[in-house]
Amino acid sequence: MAKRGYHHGNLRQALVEAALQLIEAKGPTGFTLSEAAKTAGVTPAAVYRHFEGREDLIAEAARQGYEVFADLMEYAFAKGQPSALASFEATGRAYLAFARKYPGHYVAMFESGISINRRPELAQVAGRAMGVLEMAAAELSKHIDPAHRPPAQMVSAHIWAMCHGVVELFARGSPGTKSPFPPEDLLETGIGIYLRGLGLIPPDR
Amino acid sequence: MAKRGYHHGNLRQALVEAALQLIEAKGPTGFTLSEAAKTAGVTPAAVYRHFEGREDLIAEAARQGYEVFADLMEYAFAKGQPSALASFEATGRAYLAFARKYPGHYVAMFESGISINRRPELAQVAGRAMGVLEMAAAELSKHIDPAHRPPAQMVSAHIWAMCHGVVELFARGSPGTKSPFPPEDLLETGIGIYLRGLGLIPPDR
DNA sequence: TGTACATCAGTGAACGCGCGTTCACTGATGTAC
DNA sequence: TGTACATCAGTGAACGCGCGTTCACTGATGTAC
Repeated sequence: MAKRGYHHGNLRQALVEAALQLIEAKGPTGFTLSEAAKTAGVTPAAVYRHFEGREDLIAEAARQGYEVFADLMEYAFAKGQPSALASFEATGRAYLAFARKYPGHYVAMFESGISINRRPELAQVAGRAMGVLEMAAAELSKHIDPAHRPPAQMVSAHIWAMCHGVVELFARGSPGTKSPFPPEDLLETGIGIYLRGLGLIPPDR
Repeated sequence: MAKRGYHHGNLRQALVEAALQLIEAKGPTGFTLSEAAKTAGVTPAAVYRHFEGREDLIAEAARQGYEVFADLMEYAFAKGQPSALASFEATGRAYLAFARKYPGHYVAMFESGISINRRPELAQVAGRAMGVLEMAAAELSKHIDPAHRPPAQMVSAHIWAMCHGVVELFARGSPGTKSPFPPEDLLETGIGIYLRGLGLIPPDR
C-alpha cells in the first residue's frame, strides 16, 4: 500500500486503522495524533482534513468498533436461535471473542474515556450493541418462573459486568492479575453457574 | 495546613494524597507530576527527593490503596464469620464499597496501567488482597458437594470479575453506560444468583 | 479531445504549551563537642 | 549553652521533547465548455 503521489486515496480510514493499531499497542494514553499521522505516511496537519482533532479520531475508531461489535453479537444471537439459552450463551462468548480479536477497538470503546454521547451515531450504535444483549436476556427470562424472575435488564447488566470484568482482569496482559484459567473457560463457567442460579440449567450436569 | 517555612514536614505523604486527588479528578492519564507538586505547594523538582519519578509516585498511591483494600476485605471476611456464606457476601460488598469510597486509589490500582511487579511490596500487598477473596471462596467451597465443586480460585475469579465489571461499567460516571439499577443492587443480586447456581442458596427464597 | 479553472487534499514551517527531569544552589535542621 | 559543621529537603532556572493545532501554501484531481 505505497503512497501514490500527493493524494493518499483513503486517508480517513488509514488514519483510523493507524489509531487502532497504536491504541492497541500503547493504550489510549500513549496514542498520539502525530504518531497516527506518521504511521499513515502523512503530516499531522493532514489529519485535520478528515477529523476535528485527536478526540474525534478516537471517537470514530470507537464507533467502528461498536458497529462490528453489534454485528457480532447479533450474529451470535441469531445463530443460537431458536434456543434462548444457546442464544444467550453464544452472545456472551461473542463478547469475549470480540475483545480478543479487536483489542484496539475494545480499548477505544471502553477504556479511552470517550463519551458515548459525543456524537449521535456513536450513541446509536452503542445502543444497538447493548440492545442485543438485553434482547437475549429478555428471551431467556421468558423461561423463568415469573415469580422469581429478575428484570431482563438486570440479567443483561450482570452478564455484561462479568464479561467486562473477565476481559479487563484476565484477558489482557494485565498487571500481574493472572489466573490459572483461560479467560474463555472463566467466562463460560461463570455464565454457566449464573444461569443455573436463574434456574435455567438443571442443578447437576 | 499552610506550608511552614522551607521544609514541608511530610511532603512524601502530601504528594501521594495530591496524586490520588488528581487521579480521581482527571484519570490516570490526566495526572501529572508537576501538578501534584503544585497541589502540595512545592516545586516539581522536590518530588525527586521522595520518589524516583512519576511512575513511582503512582505506584506508591496504588500500594497504599491495596493496603486499605486488603484491610477492608479482611475485616469484612472476619465479620461474616463463622458463616462462610455471610463472609463471602460481605467480602463482595466490601469490594464495591472500597471502589466507591476510594476512587482515586481504585483507579491507581486497576486503571493506571501500573505493573504490580514494579516493586515487591506492591506485589505482596496485592497478593494479600486477592488472598482474602480466595480464602473466602475456599471456605465457601467446603459447603458444596465435592462432585460439583468448581475450584475455589475459579469462584474467586468469577466474583472478582463481576465486582470489577460492575464498578467499571456502572459505578463510575462512565460513558453513557447507565443502568436503571444502583450498582450495589446489581452486585448483590448478581452474586446472589451466582451463589444459587453454586447450590449454596436454596432455589427459591 | 483540449483547455481553463475551481476544488480538494495534502505539505511544511511555526506556534505555544506543559511535561518530566537535571543541576548547582541554599535555607533549615540535627548533631558532636 | 554555644558553636561548627554535616546532612537534609527544598528552590528555581534550564533542558529537550513531543504534543495538538494553525496557517498560508501547492500539487493533484475533477469539471465545464
